[in-house]
Amino acid sequence: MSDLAAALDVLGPRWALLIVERLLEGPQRYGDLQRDLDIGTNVLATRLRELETAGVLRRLPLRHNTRAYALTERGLALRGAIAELSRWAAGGAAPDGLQRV
Amino acid sequence: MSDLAAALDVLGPRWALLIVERLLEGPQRYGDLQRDLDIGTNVLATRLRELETAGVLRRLPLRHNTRAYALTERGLALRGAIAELSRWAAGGAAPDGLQRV
DNA sequence: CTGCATCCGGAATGATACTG
DNA sequence: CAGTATCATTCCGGATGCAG
Repeated sequence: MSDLAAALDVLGPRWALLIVERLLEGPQRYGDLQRDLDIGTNVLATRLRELETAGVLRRLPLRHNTRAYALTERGLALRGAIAELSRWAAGGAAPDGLQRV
Repeated sequence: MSDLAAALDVLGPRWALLIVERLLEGPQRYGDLQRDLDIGTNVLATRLRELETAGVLRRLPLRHNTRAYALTERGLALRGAIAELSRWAAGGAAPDGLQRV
Protein backbone atom coordinates (compact mmCIF):
# COMPACT_ATOMS: atom_id res chain seq x y z
CA MET A 1 0.00 0.00 0.00
CA SER A 2 1.30 3.42 -0.94
CA ASP A 3 2.00 6.04 1.70
CA LEU A 4 -0.80 8.13 0.27
CA ALA A 5 -3.25 5.29 0.70
CA ALA A 6 -2.13 4.92 4.31
CA ALA A 7 -2.73 8.61 4.90
CA LEU A 8 -6.18 8.36 3.36
CA ASP A 9 -7.08 5.44 5.60
CA VAL A 10 -6.96 7.92 8.47
CA LEU A 11 -7.79 11.21 6.76
CA GLY A 12 -10.00 10.01 3.94
CA PRO A 13 -13.31 9.54 5.76
CA ARG A 14 -15.58 12.54 5.55
CA TRP A 15 -14.94 15.31 8.11
CA ALA A 16 -11.59 13.94 9.27
CA LEU A 17 -9.44 16.65 7.70
CA LEU A 18 -11.96 19.36 8.54
CA ILE A 19 -11.81 18.34 12.19
CA VAL A 20 -8.03 18.52 12.12
CA GLU A 21 -8.18 21.95 10.45
CA ARG A 22 -10.43 23.16 13.25
CA LEU A 23 -8.09 21.82 15.92
CA LEU A 24 -5.15 23.61 14.35
CA GLU A 25 -6.62 26.75 15.89
CA GLY A 26 -6.38 25.20 19.33
CA PRO A 27 -8.18 22.61 21.47
CA GLN A 28 -11.92 22.39 20.95
CA ARG A 29 -14.74 20.79 22.83
CA TYR A 30 -17.13 18.27 21.36
CA GLY A 31 -20.04 20.67 21.19
CA ASP A 32 -17.91 23.37 19.56
CA LEU A 33 -16.88 21.04 16.77
CA GLN A 34 -20.40 19.79 16.35
CA ARG A 35 -21.84 23.28 15.95
CA ASP A 36 -19.03 24.77 13.87
CA LEU A 37 -18.84 21.91 11.40
CA ASP A 38 -22.53 21.08 11.45
CA ILE A 39 -21.81 17.38 11.61
CA GLY A 40 -23.96 14.59 12.99
CA THR A 41 -23.06 13.70 16.56
CA ASN A 42 -22.63 10.03 15.78
CA VAL A 43 -20.25 10.70 12.90
CA LEU A 44 -18.30 13.19 14.99
CA ALA A 45 -17.89 10.70 17.80
CA THR A 46 -16.72 8.06 15.34
CA ARG A 47 -14.20 10.37 13.62
CA LEU A 48 -12.80 11.55 16.95
CA ARG A 49 -12.29 7.98 18.08
CA GLU A 50 -10.56 7.04 14.81
CA LEU A 51 -8.31 10.10 14.89
CA GLU A 52 -7.42 9.42 18.50
CA THR A 53 -6.55 5.81 17.67
CA ALA A 54 -4.41 7.01 14.79
CA GLY A 55 -2.53 9.30 17.17
CA VAL A 56 -3.65 12.49 15.49
CA LEU A 57 -5.43 13.92 18.50
CA ARG A 58 -5.92 13.24 22.18
CA ARG A 59 -8.57 13.83 24.79
CA LEU A 60 -7.90 16.41 27.49
CA PRO A 61 -10.15 16.08 30.53
CA LEU A 62 -11.12 19.59 31.52
CA ARG A 63 -13.44 19.17 34.44
CA HIS A 64 -16.65 17.43 35.37
CA ASN A 65 -18.36 16.20 32.19
CA THR A 66 -16.21 18.28 29.95
CA ARG A 67 -13.15 17.46 27.86
CA ALA A 68 -11.32 19.04 25.00
CA TYR A 69 -9.76 17.55 21.88
CA ALA A 70 -6.28 18.68 20.96
CA LEU A 71 -3.86 17.73 18.21
CA THR A 72 -0.82 15.67 19.08
CA GLU A 73 2.57 16.34 17.55
CA ARG A 74 1.58 14.02 14.74
CA GLY A 75 -1.67 15.89 14.22
CA LEU A 76 0.13 19.22 14.09
CA ALA A 77 2.36 17.74 11.40
CA LEU A 78 -0.66 17.86 9.09
CA ARG A 79 -0.52 21.64 8.95
CA GLY A 80 1.51 21.59 5.76
CA ALA A 81 -0.75 19.16 3.92
CA ILE A 82 -3.86 21.08 4.87
CA ALA A 83 -2.25 24.35 3.81
CA GLU A 84 -1.39 22.83 0.43
CA LEU A 85 -4.91 21.61 -0.16
CA SER A 86 -6.42 24.93 0.89
CA ARG A 87 -4.09 26.89 -1.35
CA TRP A 88 -4.88 24.58 -4.22
CA ALA A 89 -8.61 25.21 -3.84
CA ALA A 90 -8.15 28.93 -3.30
CA GLY A 91 -5.75 29.62 -6.10
CA GLY A 92 -7.00 27.33 -8.77
CA ALA A 93 -8.68 28.29 -11.97
CA ALA A 94 -11.93 26.52 -12.58
CA PRO A 95 -12.28 24.01 -15.43
CA ASP A 96 -10.58 25.05 -18.65
CA GLY A 97 -9.92 28.68 -18.08
CA LEU A 98 -13.09 29.68 -16.29
CA GLN A 99 -12.45 32.04 -13.45
CA ARG A 100 -13.79 31.83 -9.91
CA VAL A 101 -15.95 34.70 -8.65
CA MET B 1 -17.26 27.25 2.85
CA SER B 2 -13.58 26.95 3.70
CA ASP B 3 -10.99 26.41 0.99
CA LEU B 4 -10.22 23.03 2.48
CA ALA B 5 -13.86 22.01 2.18
CA ALA B 6 -13.84 23.13 -1.45
CA ALA B 7 -10.76 20.99 -2.10
CA LEU B 8 -12.40 18.01 -0.44
CA ASP B 9 -15.49 18.40 -2.60
CA VAL B 10 -13.29 17.38 -5.51
CA LEU B 11 -10.61 15.26 -3.84
CA GLY B 12 -12.54 13.86 -0.89
CA PRO B 13 -14.44 11.03 -2.61
CA ARG B 14 -12.69 7.71 -2.35
CA TRP B 15 -9.97 7.01 -4.95
CA ALA B 16 -9.82 10.58 -6.26
CA LEU B 17 -6.40 11.43 -4.83
CA LEU B 18 -5.04 7.97 -5.62
CA ILE B 19 -6.01 8.44 -9.25
CA VAL B 20 -4.25 11.78 -9.35
CA GLU B 21 -1.15 10.24 -7.74
CA ARG B 22 -1.09 7.62 -10.46
CA LEU B 23 -1.42 10.22 -13.19
CA LEU B 24 1.49 12.18 -11.78
CA GLU B 25 3.67 9.49 -13.32
CA GLY B 26 2.22 10.24 -16.72
CA PRO B 27 -0.93 9.63 -18.75
CA GLN B 28 -2.69 6.36 -18.06
CA ARG B 29 -5.38 4.41 -19.77
CA TYR B 30 -8.61 3.31 -18.15
CA GLY B 31 -7.60 -0.32 -17.87
CA ASP B 32 -4.23 0.55 -16.36
CA LEU B 33 -5.85 2.56 -13.61
CA GLN B 34 -8.43 -0.11 -13.00
CA ARG B 35 -5.86 -2.85 -12.56
CA ASP B 36 -3.27 -0.86 -10.64
CA LEU B 37 -5.72 0.59 -8.16
CA ASP B 38 -8.04 -2.43 -8.04
CA ILE B 39 -11.11 -0.22 -8.17
CA GLY B 40 -14.59 -1.04 -9.43
CA THR B 41 -15.13 0.03 -13.01
CA ASN B 42 -18.25 2.05 -12.24
CA VAL B 43 -16.57 3.99 -9.46
CA LEU B 44 -13.53 4.63 -11.62
CA ALA B 45 -15.70 5.97 -14.43
CA THR B 46 -17.53 8.24 -11.98
CA ARG B 47 -14.32 9.59 -10.41
CA LEU B 48 -12.74 10.24 -13.81
CA ARG B 49 -15.79 12.17 -14.93
CA GLU B 50 -15.83 14.24 -11.72
CA LEU B 51 -12.12 14.99 -11.93
CA GLU B 52 -12.46 15.97 -15.56
CA THR B 53 -15.34 18.31 -14.72
CA ALA B 54 -13.27 19.84 -11.93
CA GLY B 55 -10.48 20.52 -14.41
CA VAL B 56 -7.99 18.18 -12.76
CA LEU B 57 -7.56 15.88 -15.73
CA ARG B 58 -8.55 15.61 -19.35
CA ARG B 59 -9.24 12.84 -21.84
CA LEU B 60 -6.77 12.29 -24.66
CA PRO B 61 -8.22 10.29 -27.55
CA LEU B 62 -5.54 7.86 -28.71
CA ARG B 63 -7.24 5.80 -31.36
CA HIS B 64 -10.34 3.72 -31.90
CA ASN B 65 -11.85 2.83 -28.50
CA THR B 66 -8.74 3.93 -26.72
CA ARG B 67 -7.99 7.11 -24.83
CA ALA B 68 -5.65 8.19 -22.07
CA TYR B 69 -6.19 10.32 -19.00
CA ALA B 70 -3.68 13.03 -18.24
CA LEU B 71 -3.42 15.71 -15.57
CA THR B 72 -4.05 19.30 -16.50
CA GLU B 73 -1.99 22.17 -15.15
CA ARG B 74 -4.42 22.28 -12.27
CA GLY B 75 -4.03 18.58 -11.62
CA LEU B 76 -0.26 18.84 -11.63
CA ALA B 77 -0.59 21.54 -9.00
CA LEU B 78 -1.65 18.82 -6.58
CA ARG B 79 1.85 17.33 -6.52
CA GLY B 80 2.77 19.28 -3.39
CA ALA B 81 -0.32 18.31 -1.43
CA ILE B 82 0.07 14.65 -2.32
CA ALA B 83 3.73 14.74 -1.37
CA GLU B 84 2.86 16.25 2.01
CA LEU B 85 0.27 13.59 2.75
CA SER B 86 2.60 10.78 1.67
CA ARG B 87 5.42 12.11 3.78
CA TRP B 88 3.10 12.42 6.73
CA ALA B 89 2.03 8.80 6.44
CA ALA B 90 5.59 7.64 5.92
CA GLY B 91 6.01 8.48 9.58
CA GLY B 92 7.82 11.71 9.09
CA ALA B 93 6.52 14.84 10.59
CA ALA B 94 6.69 17.53 7.94
CA PRO B 95 9.86 19.48 8.66
CA ASP B 96 8.85 23.01 9.59
CA GLY B 97 11.61 24.42 7.49
CA LEU B 98 10.30 22.86 4.31
CA GLN B 99 6.78 24.05 4.75
CA ARG B 100 5.40 25.96 1.81
CA VAL B 101 3.80 29.33 2.29
C1' DC C 1 -26.42 20.34 29.86
C1' DT C 2 -22.57 17.84 27.35
C1' DG C 3 -20.92 13.67 25.32
C1' DC C 4 -22.00 9.89 23.04
C1' DA C 5 -24.83 5.33 21.39
C1' DT C 6 -28.64 3.58 18.63
C1' DC C 7 -32.00 3.33 15.00
C1' DC C 8 -33.30 4.32 10.40
C1' DG C 9 -33.64 6.20 5.49
C1' DG C 10 -30.82 7.68 1.80
C1' DA C 11 -26.33 8.27 -0.49
C1' DA C 12 -21.83 6.44 -1.68
C1' DT C 13 -19.17 2.45 -2.74
C1' DG C 14 -18.09 -2.35 -4.27
C1' DA C 15 -18.72 -6.54 -7.31
C1' DT C 16 -20.04 -8.36 -11.41
C1' DA C 17 -22.48 -8.91 -15.82
C1' DC C 18 -23.21 -6.80 -20.01
C1' DT C 19 -22.74 -3.61 -24.31
C1' DG C 20 -20.49 -0.70 -28.20
C1' DC D 1 -10.71 -1.66 -24.25
C1' DA D 2 -13.78 1.45 -22.20
C1' DG D 3 -17.22 2.04 -20.17
C1' DT D 4 -22.77 1.34 -18.47
C1' DA D 5 -26.49 -1.25 -15.79
C1' DT D 6 -27.66 -3.53 -11.82
C1' DC D 7 -27.70 -5.10 -7.24
C1' DA D 8 -25.49 -5.91 -2.46
C1' DT D 9 -23.10 -3.61 1.12
C1' DT D 10 -21.28 -0.01 3.70
C1' DC D 11 -21.26 4.89 5.08
C1' DC D 12 -23.39 9.17 6.27
C1' DG D 13 -26.96 12.43 8.25
C1' DG D 14 -30.71 13.36 11.30
C1' DA D 15 -33.60 12.21 15.15
C1' DT D 16 -33.83 10.39 19.44
C1' DG D 17 -32.49 8.24 23.91
C1' DC D 18 -29.67 8.12 27.79
C1' DA D 19 -25.86 8.36 31.23
C1' DG D 20 -22.63 11.33 33.90
